[in-house]
Amino acid sequence: MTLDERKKLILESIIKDYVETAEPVGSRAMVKKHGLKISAATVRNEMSDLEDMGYLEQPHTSAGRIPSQKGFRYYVDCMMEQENLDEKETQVLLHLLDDSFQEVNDLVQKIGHFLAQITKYTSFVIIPSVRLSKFKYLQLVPIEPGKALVLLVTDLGVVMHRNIEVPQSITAPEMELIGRMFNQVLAGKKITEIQRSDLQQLRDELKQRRKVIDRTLEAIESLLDNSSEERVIISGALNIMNEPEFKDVDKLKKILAFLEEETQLMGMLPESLGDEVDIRIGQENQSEDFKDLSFVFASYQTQGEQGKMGLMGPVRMEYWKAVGSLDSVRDIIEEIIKKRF
Amino acid sequence: MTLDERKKLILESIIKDYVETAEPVGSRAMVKKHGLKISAATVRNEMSDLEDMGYLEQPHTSAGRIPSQKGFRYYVDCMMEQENLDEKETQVLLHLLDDSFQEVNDLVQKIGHFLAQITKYTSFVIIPSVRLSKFKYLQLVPIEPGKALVLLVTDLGVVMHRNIEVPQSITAPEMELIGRMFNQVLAGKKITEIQRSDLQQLRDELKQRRKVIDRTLEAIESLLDNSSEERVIISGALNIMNEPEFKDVDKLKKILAFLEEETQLMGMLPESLGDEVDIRIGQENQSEDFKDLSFVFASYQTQGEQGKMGLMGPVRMEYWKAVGSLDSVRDIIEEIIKKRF
DNA sequence: TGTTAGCACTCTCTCTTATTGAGTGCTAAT
DNA sequence: ATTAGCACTCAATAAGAGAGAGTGCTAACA
Repeated sequence: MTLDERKKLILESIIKDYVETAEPVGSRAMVKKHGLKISAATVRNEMSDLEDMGYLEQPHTSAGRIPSQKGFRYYVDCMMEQENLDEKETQVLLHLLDDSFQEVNDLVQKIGHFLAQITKYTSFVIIPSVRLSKFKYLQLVPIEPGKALVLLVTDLGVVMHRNIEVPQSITAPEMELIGRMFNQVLAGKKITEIQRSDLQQLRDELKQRRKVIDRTLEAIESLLDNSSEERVIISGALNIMNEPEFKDVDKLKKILAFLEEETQLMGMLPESLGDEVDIRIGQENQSEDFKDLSFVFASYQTQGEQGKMGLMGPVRMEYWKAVGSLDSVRDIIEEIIKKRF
Repeated sequence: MTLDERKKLILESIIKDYVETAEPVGSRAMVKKHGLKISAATVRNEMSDLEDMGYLEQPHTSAGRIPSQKGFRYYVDCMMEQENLDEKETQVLLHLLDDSFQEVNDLVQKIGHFLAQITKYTSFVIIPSVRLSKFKYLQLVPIEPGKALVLLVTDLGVVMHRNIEVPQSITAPEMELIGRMFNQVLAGKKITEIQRSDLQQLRDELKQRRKVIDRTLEAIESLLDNSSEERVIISGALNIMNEPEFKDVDKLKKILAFLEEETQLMGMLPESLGDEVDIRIGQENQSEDFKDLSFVFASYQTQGEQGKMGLMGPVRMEYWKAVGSLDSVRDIIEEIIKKRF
């Protein structure tokens, strides 16, 4: 279904106005505001057509029109021109990321913050699971007699550690040796790929230090368990409070509670994303609770694995800005990761 | 100023009712509900007296009475019996903490969560600054040629790390040596106590490896800077949304924004706390923004240093429960820390 | 045949005006 | 000192009366 130029123009005007003001748009006001060359009556006729086609709706008989979710969908699919970060915004982001950051997590945190700030929506950035990154380095660090620290570093600079107990008798050089063995067997493997057989091999080679090995293996497993779920970092959750459609505390509570439960958010992520952004408008989200929220998802690549990020806002969202920001940020983030790791 | 028994009884009844319902309490309703042996008219007279004394106030002429902030203060100071955790709650907490946790931070996180859940208020727990804990162990871990990790462990099990760049030429044994030197000089010192002279001594002893030393020192400093501010962990921020006095989105926004700014919260903590809890009712907080919030603060001791925790709720707060919970939790937390570290 | 002006009609929003009911304060009786 | 009785107050709710923005329809127009 395609619309003629004038209908498109009118739909676009209504969307822009409504996104800005959150109020139904009337024919007269619209003609005035946009300085259109046609009369209000004509606009009314066109509006009526658009309503019949399902792209507009009326809150009540004598109100102006607002875009329906189908209207937004049409706009997004067929008419929208995305609005990337401008020069200044890009500078701000680059400057923000210029400071030394230690690992991917810091980077992601900052990006999330930036996205929320620039769009005024709620942002979330998902850090790819460490399971998918590569094992880089392991060391056993003796802390005090009977205690040691398992230190695990991945290729993206993520450092994980965990305390273990070891026999009092074991010496520092022995521990070092054990660490070295681990490194030989595991170096460069994807963390998901570490197999029982590898671990078994280790056990065999280091029979005489079984206890330390076992503890270390347990520690590694526990580290992976703890961080195997992808972590999501949410920023700007309070931004939704500025949207007039969420002046109601109960609605708000539902949304904020949803954001607090990371698992819920993870659950509604798109399985996999290409280069395209994925836009979910209102009811296109399964859940009843999100029927007046929209989401825009995008992905970024790190060392071959996929991270995700997104923005959440009202249905009355500046999709062009959201999509453009995500797109620009994706480019920047990928470049930086390539350069740094 | 002391009140006679009957006035106390009436004040208490009003407080209990008002805390429960958030509605002004009328004389008749009160007599009925509590099965008092005196008539509504008598209660009215007493109420009138209490109002003259400033312990009660009337939202408007023909409404019931609500306790004034002074009334709450009197109750808290002179009449309140704190309500500690009961058997079951204690069990829940102990069970929660039974699982292995790696360091103080995990412990604190869980405690915060528990406090928020049990009281239905917003909790915050402050982790004592690492500056105050003791240096336990440092190691330089070679990660790959030209890169190393500075690993710093404190006596409370907090592990901090940071990447540094090192000359390609340096060997693992050399690094180990450097680490050992650091340990000798710094071992057991409080982190605040590490003096320039100590660091200078190190520089002298290890002249030939100046670059590594310098980088390591920078890393240590940066670690300390990053974690020298006491960290605060906030739980149950959304609980305030259940209080009828915060049905207004703008009020809510102010409070949530306040909670997001950790520094602001830190700024209003009491300087030092004895064993007593510190209660701040409404306007007793300096800021205008908190005039309808109450805070209850308490401290806990870790290895000689003081951590703090607290609860935030409406002025209409169950102070007895808040104080009791904090008191009980303090005992439990201190015992566990003593046992573990 | 598409566009426009004119006009009656609709519906929300806001501002007033009752009405109700919980609660008080005062007075007089116990 | 306590209590019953009663007039009075005031918020909260409901009901009614414009006002205003916007529509849909009809008839005139290019």
